[in-house]
Amino acid sequence: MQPPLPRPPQDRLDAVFAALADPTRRAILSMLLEDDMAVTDVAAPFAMSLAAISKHLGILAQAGLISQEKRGRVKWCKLEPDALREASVWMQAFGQFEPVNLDAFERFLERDLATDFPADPPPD
Amino acid sequence: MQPPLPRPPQDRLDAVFAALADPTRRAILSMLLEDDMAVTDVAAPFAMSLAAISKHLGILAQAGLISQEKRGRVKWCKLEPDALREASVWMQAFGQFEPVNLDAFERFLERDLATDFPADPPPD
DNA sequence: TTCATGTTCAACCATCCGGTTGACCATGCC
DNA sequence: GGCATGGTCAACCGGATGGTTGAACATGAA
Repeated sequence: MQPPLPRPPQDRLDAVFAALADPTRRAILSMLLEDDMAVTDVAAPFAMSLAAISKHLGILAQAGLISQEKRGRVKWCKLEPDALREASVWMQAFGQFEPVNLDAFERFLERDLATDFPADPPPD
Repeated sequence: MQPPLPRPPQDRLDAVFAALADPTRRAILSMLLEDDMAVTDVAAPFAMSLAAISKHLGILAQAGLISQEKRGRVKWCKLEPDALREASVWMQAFGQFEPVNLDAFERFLERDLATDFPADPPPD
């Protein structure tokens, strides 16, 4: 299992927000807020299969929101606040856009938009 | 007319995060940061059909991230930062990171704009 | 070795999502 | 009225998502 390849920041934002869009995954994150947990223990309170929870954890890990470390036959899951911080900062900047740091904000947006802005609509 | 929120806040978070998970929609939000826009003008820079953009705007509106008001035959779209703030508050529960400070934002920018960022947090 | 535990894999299924196209409705202008 | 413009609707399509089940793999215990 190789670590996820570095992705452009807009893809990382995609992954983080998509991961957060599911209530089960948000619940898992809140559980991990208290302590690291094994996969089976994460799954316990949910009314779905272990395999399903395993998939959810994979998605959270892919988004960088958690890390997983296998010790013995138990795989431990740990909250990784950094990815959340990025997205949180993105949102805060949006939610309270003061004139303050608009320069920096625009540089950031430029980067975020870079790939999906054609910026050159085909002439008709 | 039924005012907003027939649905629990859980679903609202679902909608907000899901809406933010798409780069086109984040791009639209950033455009609306500068000024209110008509649907056609929103669609202009994108290499996709007007109908597709219209759908994206519908999703953003459903999530409460924008509002739409029809004046004449033009439908104006306006950023609604409140929904963002709500989700932002949710996220702050997770970082023990301090409440809203743009210092964090600047640090993020520095890291994000660096030419290449570390692939993954090194395992400990 | 054998067995139980922890976790993932593979195949499958139903539904959702993002996009297209073409028809359609609404409005403003000549 | 007639027509161009602004925008949505409906049907469709391919691919992603969220769940299931059963088999398989990995490790620790007896």
